[in-house]
Amino acid sequence: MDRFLSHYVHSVDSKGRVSVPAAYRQVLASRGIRDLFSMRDLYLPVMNVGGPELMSHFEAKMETLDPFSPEYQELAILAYGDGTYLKSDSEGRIVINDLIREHTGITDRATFVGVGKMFQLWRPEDFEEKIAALRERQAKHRSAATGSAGTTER
Amino acid sequence: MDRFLSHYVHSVDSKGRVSVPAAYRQVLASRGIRDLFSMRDLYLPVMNVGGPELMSHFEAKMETLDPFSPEYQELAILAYGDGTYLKSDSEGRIVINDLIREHTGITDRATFVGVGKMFQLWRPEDFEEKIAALRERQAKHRSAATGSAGTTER
DNA sequence: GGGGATATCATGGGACCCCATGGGCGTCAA
DNA sequence: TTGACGCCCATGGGGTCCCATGATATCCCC
Repeated sequence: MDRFLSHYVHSVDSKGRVSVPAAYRQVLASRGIRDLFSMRDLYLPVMNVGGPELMSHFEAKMETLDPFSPEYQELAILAYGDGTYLKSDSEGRIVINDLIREHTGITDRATFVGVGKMFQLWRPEDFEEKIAALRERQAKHRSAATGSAGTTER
Repeated sequence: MDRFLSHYVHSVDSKGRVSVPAAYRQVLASRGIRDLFSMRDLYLPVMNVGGPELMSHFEAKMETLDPFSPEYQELAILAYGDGTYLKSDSEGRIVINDLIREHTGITDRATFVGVGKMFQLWRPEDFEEKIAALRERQAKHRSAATGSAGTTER
């Protein structure tokens, strides 16, 4: 169990602090991640959070691109110019700074969403909406593929 | 005997705990599953429960995609972000959390339904209804085919 | 084969620990 | 000085562990 799974809604206090879910802290420990690194998502009003290897993830992608292409520039800005370290306090809390607040719209509650090697920070309402939309689309895809509706399958 | 079979109705206590049927616990042991993971069914108000391989369906599809594409990200959210861990206590009980309660409508009793490689959690009334509907449909099919009336049973 | 001893299982309750959350205080820099 | 930030302590509730109980199934010995 070394992957970020499941999701949690935690509240942001008046100082902007949020507890990182205990389950995630265990994953961080088992992966030897001490410094959290976060960057804005390319498509969604969401922060991607993980260890410093998040950057190498981007670097690997960048190596496949022309250094003078717009995509490369974009990625470079996102990876280097936009990322921030998130120091966690002695209780394992991080602070929702202005950049996160602005990009995600998070105010007094934040949803932590595990996506395997990293996790994300969502505005709770946005996440619920997204999940509902994704589930609906998946259901349509699958019933379209099998021709069967909601009967017992598998 | 490494498949989940049959169904059991167990009661949920005031703390939200339910005993996982002993037969299922044996299957879990023989499959080497320690951490239970549950996902909402796409069509029914039912939880699908199994080991981490529940996600393999999504992971297989993800491997064919560019990790930077929106499609990949959406699948990751569905596979990892939706659903929850079910920690089981020392007696082999799991806790019906709010997400399960909300999706299934389970209150004080839960039906465990074996479906081979995983099992499901149903609201007992829903399951009985489902079974009745299936049996009725079968009976119709049969009488239509053979011309004989009445429900054929063992 | 019958009946008592024993093991397994579902379920309940109590105690305790951890976690999420809030508040206070000192430090450092603008 | 003031606000941002790091560190400490406090607290309540939820979750986990341990023990208990009754019911049922299994086994064993006479």
